[in-house]
Amino acid sequence: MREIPSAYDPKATEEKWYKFWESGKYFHAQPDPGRKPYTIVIPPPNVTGILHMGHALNNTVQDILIRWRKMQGWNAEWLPGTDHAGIATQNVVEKKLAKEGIKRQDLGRDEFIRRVWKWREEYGSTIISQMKRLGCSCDWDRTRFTMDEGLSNAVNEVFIRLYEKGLIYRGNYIINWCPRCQTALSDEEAQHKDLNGSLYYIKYPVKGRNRHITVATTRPETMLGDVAVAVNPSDPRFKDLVGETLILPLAGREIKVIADSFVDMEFGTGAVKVTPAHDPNDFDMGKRHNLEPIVVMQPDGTMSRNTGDFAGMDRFEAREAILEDLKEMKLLEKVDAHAHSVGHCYRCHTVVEPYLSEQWFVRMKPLAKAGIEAAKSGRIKFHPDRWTKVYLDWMENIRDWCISRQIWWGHRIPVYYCIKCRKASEGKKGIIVSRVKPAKCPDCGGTDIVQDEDVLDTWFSSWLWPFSTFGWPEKTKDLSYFYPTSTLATAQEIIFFWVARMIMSGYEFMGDAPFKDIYIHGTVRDETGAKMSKSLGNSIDPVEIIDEYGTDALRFSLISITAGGQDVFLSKEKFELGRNFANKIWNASRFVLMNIEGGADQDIDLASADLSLADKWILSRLNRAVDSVTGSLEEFRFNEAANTAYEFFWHEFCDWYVELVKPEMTKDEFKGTQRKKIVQAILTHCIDNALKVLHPFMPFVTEEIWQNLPHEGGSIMASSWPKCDKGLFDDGAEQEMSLAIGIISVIRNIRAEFNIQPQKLCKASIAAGSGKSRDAITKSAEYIKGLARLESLDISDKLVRPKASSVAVFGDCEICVPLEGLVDLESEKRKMMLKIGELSKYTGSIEAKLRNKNFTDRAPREVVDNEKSKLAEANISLGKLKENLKRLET
RNA sequence: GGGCGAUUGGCUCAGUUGGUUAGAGCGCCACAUUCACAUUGUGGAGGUCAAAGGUUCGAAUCCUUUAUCGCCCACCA
Repeated sequence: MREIPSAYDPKATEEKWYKFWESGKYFHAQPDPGRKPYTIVIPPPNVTGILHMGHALNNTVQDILIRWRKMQGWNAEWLPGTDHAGIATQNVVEKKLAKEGIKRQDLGRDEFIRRVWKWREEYGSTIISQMKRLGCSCDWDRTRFTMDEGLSNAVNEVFIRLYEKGLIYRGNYIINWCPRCQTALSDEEAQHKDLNGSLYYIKYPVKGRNRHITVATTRPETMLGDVAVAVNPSDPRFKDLVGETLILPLAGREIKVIADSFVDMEFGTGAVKVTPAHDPNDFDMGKRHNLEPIVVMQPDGTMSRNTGDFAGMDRFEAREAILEDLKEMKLLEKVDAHAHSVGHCYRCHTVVEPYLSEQWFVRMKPLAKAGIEAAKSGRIKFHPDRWTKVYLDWMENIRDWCISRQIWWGHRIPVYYCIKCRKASEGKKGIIVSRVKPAKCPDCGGTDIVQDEDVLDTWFSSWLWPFSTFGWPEKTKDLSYFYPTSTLATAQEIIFFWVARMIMSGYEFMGDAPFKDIYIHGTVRDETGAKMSKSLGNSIDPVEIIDEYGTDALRFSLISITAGGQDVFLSKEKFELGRNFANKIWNASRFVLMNIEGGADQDIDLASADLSLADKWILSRLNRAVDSVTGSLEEFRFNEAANTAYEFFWHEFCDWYVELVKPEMTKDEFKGTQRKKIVQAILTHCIDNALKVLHPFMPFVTEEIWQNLPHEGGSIMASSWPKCDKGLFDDGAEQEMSLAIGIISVIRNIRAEFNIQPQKLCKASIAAGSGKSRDAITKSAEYIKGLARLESLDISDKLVRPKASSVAVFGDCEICVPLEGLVDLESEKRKMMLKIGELSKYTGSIEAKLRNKNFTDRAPREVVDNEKSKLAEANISLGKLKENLKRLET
């Protein structure tokens, strides 16, 4: 027999099997009308990404689903790919260029984009190779990139269709502007953080009168762009001032006091400075009162030319300078501490500026309708369900989506402008929305045509992912077969960014939801609860864990501690759980392999074979485990599934069955017997089924062992998922084994208590309280002798108690272990009394329950009957205990 | 300001529609290394399930309130 190492070595197996699967095309799926598809599209990681624990969890979940469904016979397709991640990638490449002292403007747009593509070629597959180390069974033949030609066509197509439908428009609005990235952001991309800021009270003198109005603001630097001061029309404090002229300090401009019911009289002073170019509410107010916005900031966050002495200063520098000046002029009344929430760029965490600029938007309300209906009707289902509400709240209050970005890396907006027409008129004229650059203007025939400089939000390509990746807008076979996909697995953070938008685009362009089930898993956090991220430096690198503990350990640990979409709190030690389990699987399998003599006898039919109690028991437990794991997976209860498999394998199969059959496997007297063949068949059957059930969680170790077992087919991943055979459920065997296990534990307990060395055999006698128990004990006598290390076991109806012995009661059985010279009468009594106390408390509580007429009348009969039988059982034990105590006393 | 989640043995967490004497992993204590596995085995200690009310025959589980922590959403300057 080949030597098998006594510890599982992940390094020796992982690469080997991954290559085997990949080259064997095990991950690939083709449309097959005869089979049902099970499709998952991956949440495409950023092409700049490196694998973090969030990815590890996310991809493990998907891989479990894919491998499981594939084994169940579905035509499983997991489509992978990466996202071009506009801002993030541009940032990375710009940083790299900066090291060479180059700015992107030095290169020009075309050259810069060429460099980004080059960067992508060099580094863009890092995350993909890391996902391979994770064991992901992605169909790499279908790998997509959001900037691929096909996907780019889809983006253009969608833009044009929505534009023609009137759902895309261009306009001047307040958007979130990141002065560092120098681009517009969508509302979702501005992350609000609560900051401890200040509320500044500034006096604005009233022209021609010896008084002033005090306004309160958190951003004094924007005052240079004020065009009015607004008060509530019903505010008596300011009634006489509405319509008056104020002198805007520092600027010296004259502005009016206006009345607008937006103003909250309770807040601040009740008077608000109106800065339409730098605040969304002020923008609306400005519109209502026909006030021209004044832009006082430049795209890089410095003050613009029209701010006098402050021109060129950074916005925060300008804030300080302005406050200094106001103080000097005695116009700064006071400063209050003020906690408020401030938007930050989700990519670079710079404070974003509400900023007036011309951008492209998607009108979302009409698109949201079908998606809302889908969640309400159950066409799409969130797991856990609580996310439905979060999703619906957002969808029902959806706002238009700012999709233009002032960067270079991305899908350029398919809009062209005829310079001549644009000059001639304002508005829509001269805008040509087209798949390709038009040769001439359809209106004036002019050839001076330029494309819009902006690119589209990255999410404008990812929201099409479930169908663009299968060839849309072409009507491909892939698309009609694999769409709609089955399950989406993702994190809570991108429900709005991505999930909701995919649902909307799915309905709009495919007429159906892109997936049925949405599994939202938790966020991976460190021990202190902080989200794991590279920038915080608190992340545990999955690749490091793989190197140290193995992929299977990483996967199993991660899954078993992820309950019901709760956040996962990680520390390195938690991976020991998976490592130890992988090793346990390895060694138990090693035992089986060493004892099946090259293969179980194929002629053994377990259904008709003469099975022992242990055999029946383990087959029953195995089938229950299979049933339970399958059920848990169907409900997306991954941790439950993993833990059930763990519990069965380790604490039933290894701890009991393997131990019970060891004599039959190793003793010469069983050599060549039918009995031995049966046990070999059962061991093989159990290992085979357990490996299959564990395979989605731990693909490598299960494949490695499975290949060494007698098997059909090329890979465990192409084998079929165990089917629960309910005919093998055996309540009788389970009860009998529980009794045997209980008795063994009791004897082991006594042995431990009296410090009897394992190698020393002892005697025991058991008095069975009933014929049923007696039969069970007789059947399991060899088990008890073996695992409780007994030289002899007497079974009787009545206990014959040798003088010096320890007696314990389990159920209706009395177990007596003679221990000459070791037993102390007093401590035996104490032990007995303690047990009697515990049991009496227990029986007392049941008796009280049964005495309660309300309970016996109202509770279901089975519950009452169950209580009665529990009481009867406990009373039998109690009786035996009391008898024994009495005996001790005489 | 609204919403969501969490609060269970020393630590980290399970606990499906209310019905077991509340479980696991780690840690701890004792014992064990010719035995597939010390990445192990055997035995053990340890919890009135955050608090207070309520519903119910019966509550860790459902309802209300409170406290603490965390997250998300929101245009009050």
